[in-house]
Amino acid sequence: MQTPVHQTPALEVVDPPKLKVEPLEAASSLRMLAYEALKRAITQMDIYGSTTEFRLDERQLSETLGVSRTPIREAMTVLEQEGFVRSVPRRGIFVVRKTKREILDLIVVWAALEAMAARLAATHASDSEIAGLRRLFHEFEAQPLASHMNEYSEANIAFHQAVIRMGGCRLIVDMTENLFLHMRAIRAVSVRQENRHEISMREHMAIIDALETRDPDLAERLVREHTMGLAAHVERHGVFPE
Amino acid sequence: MQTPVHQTPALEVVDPPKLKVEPLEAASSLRMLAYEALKRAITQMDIYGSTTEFRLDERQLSETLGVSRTPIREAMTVLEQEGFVRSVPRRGIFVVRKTKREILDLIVVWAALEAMAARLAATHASDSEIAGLRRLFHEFEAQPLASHMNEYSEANIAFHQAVIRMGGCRLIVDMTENLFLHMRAIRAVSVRQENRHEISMREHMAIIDALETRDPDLAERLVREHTMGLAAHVERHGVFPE
DNA sequence: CCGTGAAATACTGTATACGGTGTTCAGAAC
DNA sequence: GTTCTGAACACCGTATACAGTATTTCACGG
Repeated sequence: MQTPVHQTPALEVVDPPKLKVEPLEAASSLRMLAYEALKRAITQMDIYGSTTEFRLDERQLSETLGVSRTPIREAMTVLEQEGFVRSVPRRGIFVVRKTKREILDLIVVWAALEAMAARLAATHASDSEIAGLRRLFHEFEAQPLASHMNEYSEANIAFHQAVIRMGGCRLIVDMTENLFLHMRAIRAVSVRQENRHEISMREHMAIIDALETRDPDLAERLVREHTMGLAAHVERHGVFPE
Repeated sequence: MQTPVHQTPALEVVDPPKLKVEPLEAASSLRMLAYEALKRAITQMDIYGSTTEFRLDERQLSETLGVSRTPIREAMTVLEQEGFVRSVPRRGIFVVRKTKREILDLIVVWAALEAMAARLAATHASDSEIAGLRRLFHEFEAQPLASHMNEYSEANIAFHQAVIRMGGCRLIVDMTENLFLHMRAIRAVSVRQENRHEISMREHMAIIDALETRDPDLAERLVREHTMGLAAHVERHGVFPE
């Protein structure tokens, strides 16, 4: 702005000075801070470990976090919208424990969205992205078995999120983010079956193959069947309260 | 409660007096009232008709609705979560105008979820439900042409919502509800193509046929291609700001 | 006449106070 | 001993007040 205009010829395209200003607007409001803190706390706690209901007290939380009830309430509103807590008029705010039916619904939606993402990825993703997915897969194989034994392990979720990102549909990425957060919460009660992990890895490999051969129909079908297989597994063996 | 317990033999099952109390708890809180009022107002207004930005003033709204800012703010928080408004720190709250990219994403998610619902419906829906869908379809045909000319008409949306409900997945029903609300908003700028309506109706018929023959793969594919066809249509002919 | 700077205004985010209702505990009666 | 009723307490929803910051406008200088 200090530079006079006439010193810059109109037709000469110059690179801007690259000031590299920080975004700096991260985590501005207390409401956002409270939201993140509460979400972290909720997703980390083992909800399905016990049967006692977890009640959240606004006043207590406001004292613990050092803010007033207002940001807490606004954060709670968002968390309720996202399905993590449920506010009962005069009883308090409870951390929701999904029923078996609701968990199956979550998995079905997950299957639908990821199947579509896989279809899109098969046609739109770059070769390097698909190569990256294969690399990611091999990193999992190298990890100790215990860390990716079940469907809700970080490694497994990372694979699926990578597929979803490759679809290039931002809305699908955003929508599945909270879905996986719910999935993580129920990993504690997930049932392990000896050969399931092995089958899962083979199916992942097949999905990568389908993406590499640019076969949208096959990629979609494999992803859908893979995830719906998990739904069937939970349906049969999953043990959930209620 | 007035009746002594010993007058009712334990093994005798008697019909309760049927007091038929009203639910009465509907829309209790001002926050819910404000939410519904604002959502109605936003979805009804023609956002894409003009290019001027719609700003919502908390104070003005609180005076108009006769409540304080608090319920307004809480309602706004939910509406922002649902993607209807966007709150810019010091500028105000604006009604969001989706970009072409975002609208395409909405349609893709719609396609993914309804395709899955159709798959589920093909195996789980009852014969009478499918028959009801066909009846619904014929009611549309009987209506004047103008009322169901484009993809965002009430009649068309009702058809798709019926298919989604038949899937039996509650989460899909809930998630697509807001999706269609966004769809309604952009019907004003939807492009009409002479033969498109005719093609659309034929495709609807084919979907019903697939459900009747209990063919999940076909039903899913037809629904997906039908909706993705709309996406391609919008991609080519849609005119949206930005 | 245009640009810059400062001040005022206005709006948002946060805190706090208050009212109403639900819940729970205690006491009394059966 | 059990159950019902009433009162007290506690918590949620709403209103309102306050502070901080951004934006806009006006004035002054170049």
